[in-house]
Amino acid sequence: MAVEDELTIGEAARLAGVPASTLRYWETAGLLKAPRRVGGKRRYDREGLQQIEMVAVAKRAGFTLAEIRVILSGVSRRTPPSVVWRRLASNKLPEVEQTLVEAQAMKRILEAGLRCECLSLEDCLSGTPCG
Amino acid sequence: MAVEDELTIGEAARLAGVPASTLRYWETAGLLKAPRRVGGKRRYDREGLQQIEMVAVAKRAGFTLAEIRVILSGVSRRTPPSVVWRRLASNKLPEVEQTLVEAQAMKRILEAGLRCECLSLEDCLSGTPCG
DNA sequence: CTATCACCTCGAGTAAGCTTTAAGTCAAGC
DNA sequence: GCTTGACTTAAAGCTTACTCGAGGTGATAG
Repeated sequence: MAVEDELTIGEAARLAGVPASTLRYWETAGLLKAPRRVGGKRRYDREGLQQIEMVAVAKRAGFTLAEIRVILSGVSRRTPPSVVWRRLASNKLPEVEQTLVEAQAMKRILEAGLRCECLSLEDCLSGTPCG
Repeated sequence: MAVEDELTIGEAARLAGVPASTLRYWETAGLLKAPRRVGGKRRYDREGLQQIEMVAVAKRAGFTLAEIRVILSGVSRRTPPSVVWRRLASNKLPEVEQTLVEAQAMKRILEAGLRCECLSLEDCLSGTPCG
């Protein structure tokens, strides 16, 4: 049984697809518990890697670090993380949908701009050929 | 004929839907020409309002202020703004589409999270009921 | 012994786009 | 003549999530 299924920060970082400096930052920001040290150096075990993965998933979901901190800290132990997650997710969803709508609007404007034949932006604004 | 179809910064700001401080900022950032002053105060005429509207449209399209500055300044007079716009728009479109894809991915993750029945995030990560 | 490499800490710097603050001016109303 | 409100300036501050640099440690290779 491998006593050393613990990874250095560099290895954990490669696994997570982020720089080691980002893992240190997440730790100082209170998103990761300080892992065991060997000679002053961080060693990440299964649990440590899982924490990293949780942060990564939450980031992919669009949560800010502040929100992730709330999810992980569990708010007073009465509410399990999954419940906190769900509560925050239902708040976050409209935000993400808003982003989606804005990006779609941007896309339409850009595509209209590509089709536009105006010689000046003033023409565009006065709504002549394109609008 | 109203000699005073010129607006104060506050009026122009309300029209544009941004704070007056933002209009001042856009001006110092080189996005708006300094308008006529009356007793030291800015007065925006039709052209000034049009400039503001151009910046607003470009922002809605997702351009950064630096890009908008390039579009409006026309780069050496050989290329009209509309051509500059078109060139930048074709660069910007993939970025916006990327944003769209990311937001859609976030949406999927959040919706999966709302349907999730796991009691802990650890369960989620180990891919048990939801995944 | 020395070089190399990955790691350590701490403080400062970065990006973008404003917002805020302090101190002052201007025009109108009473 | 005084107050009020909108305006002026320049400079500093804010936010988020890192990133960088300096100066130092620990383990390993030659």
